Amino acid sequence: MEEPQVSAVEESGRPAAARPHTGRRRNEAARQAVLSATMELLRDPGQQELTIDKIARAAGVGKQTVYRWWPTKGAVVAEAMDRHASAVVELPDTGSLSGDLAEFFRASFAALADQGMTRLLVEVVSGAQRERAVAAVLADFTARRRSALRLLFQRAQERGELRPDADPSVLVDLGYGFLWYRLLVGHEPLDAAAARALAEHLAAAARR
Amino acid sequence: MEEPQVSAVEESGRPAAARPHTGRRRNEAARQAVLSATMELLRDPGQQELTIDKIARAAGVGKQTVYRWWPTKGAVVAEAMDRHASAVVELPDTGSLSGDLAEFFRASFAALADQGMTRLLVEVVSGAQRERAVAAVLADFTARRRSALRLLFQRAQERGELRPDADPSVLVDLGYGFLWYRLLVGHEPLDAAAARALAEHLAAAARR
DNA sequence: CTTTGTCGAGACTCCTAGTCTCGTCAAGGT
DNA sequence: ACCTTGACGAGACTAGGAGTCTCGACAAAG
Repeated sequence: MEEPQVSAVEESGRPAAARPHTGRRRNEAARQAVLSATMELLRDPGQQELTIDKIARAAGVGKQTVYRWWPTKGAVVAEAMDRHASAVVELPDTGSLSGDLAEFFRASFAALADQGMTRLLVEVVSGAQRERAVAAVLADFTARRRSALRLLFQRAQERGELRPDADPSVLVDLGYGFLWYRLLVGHEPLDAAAARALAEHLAAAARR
Repeated sequence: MEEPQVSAVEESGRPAAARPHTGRRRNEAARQAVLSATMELLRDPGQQELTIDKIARAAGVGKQTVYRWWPTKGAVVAEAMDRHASAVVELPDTGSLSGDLAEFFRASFAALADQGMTRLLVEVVSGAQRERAVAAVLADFTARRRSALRLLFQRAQERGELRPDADPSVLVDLGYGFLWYRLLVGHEPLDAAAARALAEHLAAAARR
């Protein structure tokens, strides 16, 4: 046994092992190739089923190399999502709550639309039901997204824009709930108009 | 080949075949047993993976009997969800929007809490990604739920309680979005307090 | 130049989805 | 009564994916 206990969330370096680590080092390029290939396969509408074999093949990597660093397929997908989402947060600051919300959701919807994020989300949510590790990544990921959005409400609160009994946690869940629900059910588009409507209704719910 | 094209949604009777149908008839008890066993296995936290074999075993039914009437596992789960959800809708009418909403979500949350509806929902959403038939059931199911909730907003609209630019479709998706998001992510409980908070914020978003 | 541990490749086991076949049984029709 | 049709439970069977194991090659350090 080596120490494949790579936290799927935080993997800055070797886990500070007792022994100084001898032997060949981990190939970082292979790691990146796996994560990129996973995203690519998820994006490709021609691919119906995501398998470890396909990921390894597409990444030009042996299957064992995948399993050496990730315990299950769910862990690979979870880390791919985590890496992908960490890239594009960017909080707006327009000076008004409804302006901030409109811009925040416009950007969020745009990022979601161009990729096949639905399949990724479903894969992770589904994996979280079975694997504790995937559930942890999902919890961490969503918590970071929520706290970003919550910041917009807190700023508005400090400006005195909110009703005193408005609850930022509820407002945040309303916003992301709307996003997830439309993404997963797919009955209505997540376009710029939807972002604007969402922002207005959310601002109305918060307004004093 | 027979005609196993049983619409998973609507299966009132035999499909009005050209031939008057000879031979032994479908065993309705077996059908009900399959759906009930599916719900039961989904509910049981001891069961981790739902398989057709387990369903058939638990229902006291041959595996082929399942496949004779449902094309895939997803179809079975989807129909189980559909049947289960059709049971408990019950629209409140308290005379005020916030009262109606509070009661609606209180009842909805309570129904969700007692069963393991999360696993069921995840299973269906996940199946909908792969199978058109499952997607159809999910779309139909969610559409019926939305139109029930939309009715509450429409009544309020007729009473003049809504802002003129409030959009019932957006409000409905905010409500169910909140529910789905908390159910799937599980970071906050879906209890009576949450129902009350949701109702108040939603009413505030709609109010003139 | 030896040790340690990663690499790609692929064979292997285990399990589940879905198919097929069997002997049996129920609902007609004649 | 008897025959045909098709559903029934049981279980063998195939196809394919998850995850494990082993191989020879190779890279990093002492």
